Amino acid sequence: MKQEVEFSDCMCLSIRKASRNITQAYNDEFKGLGINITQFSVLAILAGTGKQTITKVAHQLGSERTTVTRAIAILEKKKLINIVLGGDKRERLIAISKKGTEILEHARPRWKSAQSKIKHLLTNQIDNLRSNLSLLHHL
Amino acid sequence: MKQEVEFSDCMCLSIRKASRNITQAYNDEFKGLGINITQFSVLAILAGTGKQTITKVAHQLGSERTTVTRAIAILEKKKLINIVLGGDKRERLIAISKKGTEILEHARPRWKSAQSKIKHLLTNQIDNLRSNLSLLHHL
DNA sequence: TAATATTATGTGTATGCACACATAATATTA
DNA sequence: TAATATTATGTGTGCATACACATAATATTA
Repeated sequence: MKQEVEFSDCMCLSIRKASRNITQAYNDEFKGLGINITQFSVLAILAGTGKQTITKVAHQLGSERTTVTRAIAILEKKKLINIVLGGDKRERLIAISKKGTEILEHARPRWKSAQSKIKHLLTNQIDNLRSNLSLLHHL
Repeated sequence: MKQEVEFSDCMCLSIRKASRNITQAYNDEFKGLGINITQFSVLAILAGTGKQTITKVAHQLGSERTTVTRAIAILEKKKLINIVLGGDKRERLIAISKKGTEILEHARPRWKSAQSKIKHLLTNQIDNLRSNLSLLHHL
């Protein structure tokens, strides 16, 4: 009699689903702004650090470099960043543009709102944990 | 003096990064098998439930329907599923194939291994929580 | 300095994901 | 039954992600 493995609690599926849902929650907040959470995060980093290479932006985001390369291309098409060559001819230095800065400022409170909602949800989860822990007095 | 908003703890970036990392951990386990965690999850559902429509598979996965449609196309190309038409001519009924079943069986222990590793990590996180809670005696 | 290694970047390919549209089949209703 | 609504599906588009390759520029080393 074969022991069936149980997939219904696959951690990978769970986190990927959560990731999709949370991403959508943030992007819903950004509706009408012209950027999404991915673009927002790049702009926010550039605003905080000044011009940087793609590789360094990728490191700060914890993202794959080539993913950031493609995100940069989108931001460039939208005129939200400027790209200049540095002394090192291999590098392309990325900086947030005037337009990018304006959109970023409009986006900040939206981000804050999405962030608060998610954190509130997590607080509820902590409450659930506390609630569950309280059940342990039966043991 | 403007109040700066803090992005470094963006919940969306955090979970997306975690999602990428965990997905890679599972896919690393699947290396050489010829399928990834996405394909595995579809096969596992089909094996558990028998032939089903794409829409129902999508519901069970909590995934967008058209995402599953494209995943099905990949599985079909790999000959891991069979597709038949039902009485309802709109439907396409998807079933795991012989080859799909074989690969799935090889994949099960790999999935179990990845799952255990992640759960172990989470256990460590619980331990950290307990450890942090113990610090509260200072209050 | 010449040879070699490293670094920064881009591109091709495959896949994942969301959303807007489109279509055919079936079900419901007037 | 004819008109309308719903259902199941596919496709186009844009973007996210990973990885293999390729290239040019710079740094290191023999």
